[in-house]
Amino acid sequence: MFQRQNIPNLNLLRIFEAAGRHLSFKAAAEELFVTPSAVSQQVKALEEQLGVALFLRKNRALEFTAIGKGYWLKIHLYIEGIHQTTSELIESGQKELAVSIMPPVANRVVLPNLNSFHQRHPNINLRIDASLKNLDILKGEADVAVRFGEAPWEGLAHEKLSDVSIQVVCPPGFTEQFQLQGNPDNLKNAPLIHMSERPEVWGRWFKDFNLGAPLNKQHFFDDYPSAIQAAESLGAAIALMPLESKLVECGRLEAPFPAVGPIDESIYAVYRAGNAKDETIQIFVQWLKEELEQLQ
Amino acid sequence: MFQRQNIPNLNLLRIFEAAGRHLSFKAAAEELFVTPSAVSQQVKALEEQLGVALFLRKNRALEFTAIGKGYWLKIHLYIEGIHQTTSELIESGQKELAVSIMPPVANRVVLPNLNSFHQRHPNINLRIDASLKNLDILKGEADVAVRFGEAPWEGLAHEKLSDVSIQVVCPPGFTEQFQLQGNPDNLKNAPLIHMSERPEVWGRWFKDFNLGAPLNKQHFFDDYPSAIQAAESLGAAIALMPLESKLVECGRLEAPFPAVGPIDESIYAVYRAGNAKDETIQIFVQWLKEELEQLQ
DNA sequence: TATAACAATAAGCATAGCTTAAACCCTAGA
DNA sequence: TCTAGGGTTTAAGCTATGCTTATTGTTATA
Repeated sequence: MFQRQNIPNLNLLRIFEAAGRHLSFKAAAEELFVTPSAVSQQVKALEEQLGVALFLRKNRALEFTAIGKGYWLKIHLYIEGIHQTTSELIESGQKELAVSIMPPVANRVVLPNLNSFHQRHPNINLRIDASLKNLDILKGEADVAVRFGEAPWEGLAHEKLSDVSIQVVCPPGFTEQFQLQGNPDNLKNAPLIHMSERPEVWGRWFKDFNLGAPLNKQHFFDDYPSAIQAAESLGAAIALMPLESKLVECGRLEAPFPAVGPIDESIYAVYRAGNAKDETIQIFVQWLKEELEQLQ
Repeated sequence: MFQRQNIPNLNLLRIFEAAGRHLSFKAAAEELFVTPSAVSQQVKALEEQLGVALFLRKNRALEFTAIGKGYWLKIHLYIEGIHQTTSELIESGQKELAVSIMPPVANRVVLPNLNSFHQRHPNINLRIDASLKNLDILKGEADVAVRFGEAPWEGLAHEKLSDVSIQVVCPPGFTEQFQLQGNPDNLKNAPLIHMSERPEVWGRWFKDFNLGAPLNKQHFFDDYPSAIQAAESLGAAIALMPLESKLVECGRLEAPFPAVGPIDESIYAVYRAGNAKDETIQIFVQWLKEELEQLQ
């Protein structure tokens, strides 16, 4: 990798630029909120670093040397560019928000609507982690996390985004094929989709309805999103509602029975308690909440 | 005049640029000849000044945030520009030489040949003062002066550029009109041009030739260049040779009598004794000397 | 001739920016 | 699973950069 040489102290250049713009050490000093003496010394230091005289000190007026003028013209452009760029950065109020979102919410709520969020809040740059990694909010690995569970969380502030119900979903046509409507018992004959992560869900559901053990073919998936996707073709699965309501509405899934719930666990946004009043976080959390409410 | 705001400490930007280029604090530290710790602290300070995270510190690798990448791309351009510009300035070895040249030499020797000097020495920028102001070399008001007089000068090094003779010059046709050839005495009848600056010259000349006082019309000019110019049409003047030899050669002046000299005063280059080995000064002085020799 | 404006210089102080040393954190390799 | 090692962070403290104040010098302007 190449190394830079010949870069003078950039703060000296900043002073040189101001001095050249005003053609006055005094005026430059005022702009920079220092004394003329400081400007004089720093310009002199720059001239020594470069080995070249940049200004002619006339009694009342400051003049460029030929070399000084040529150098200034270019340096001015670059300093101006830095100024511009930095002003834009600061004035645009660009914020970066690192969010950790559990996959079902990311897939159904956040990712499909990211575009409209960016349009409404162009100054907020989201960095989304939609994995199951449990990023440590307290350590700053993320600013906000969307979690499924029960409040409260140790050391974190939380806001409930949505209650959750569970509901059986199955591929289109299953309801009729297995005569499910009004007969939860018939689920025993249908192929069921299990999640390795949450092996207990079917068991709980069957127990809730006082049904016997399922008989038919069983499928196993590691994670919830895969399970739901499989429910579009392979068999019945347990869905978290309202997350999948769109899929039911548009007919890619059928829901033969009413939803059960709300269950004990809900969808929460959590963040460091100290960030509770952070405007950027509140904007994002409220937006999430609205998006979830639209699914109900 | 507008004031800049929002300019971060530019030395921090320099460190940020290096860190972003290497995507490693350690590598940046090596380039900048500081410790990784310093880089870490300075980047953190920049992020605080901007109120924005620029990097994601992953365990082994450094990554940009979205904002950091955008900001870096621009800042990089500007820093690169400053680097380039400064390298060019330093490597081109641009020198500036302030020279004070007495008007006759400036007009006859330096100014007509400046172009060829710049072509031969593109890295030397001459700043020429061709007035009669007696710039103070010791104070640094000029680096080199071309002076007419007798060596030595207090506290200054000197180098003789040319001996000087004096010679009567007159408008074309005067020689014949006033029968001057071989008859200096006839000058009494010709109009003479005097210099207020050096009123003694004609007197000295007449005395040298044991002539009586001049009779004819007398013209007075303040400075030598004006007197010589007037000698092209108004009357006879005393010229310093070889400065005006070109004008005689090309027929704009006539020289009815042989030159007298060399006189006690010569043309010297003087400069601070400490600068005696300054290459730039030597180049310029030798060039001057050669140009003057070509006139002989 | 006095005055005011601007720059240079000297001396000394405050702190930005660095170093050192140690801790931390993660990954790669045993 | 443990260990070694590479890279970053943090704390503490030192040094020299970059400043201030005060004074001097110079030259327009009144």
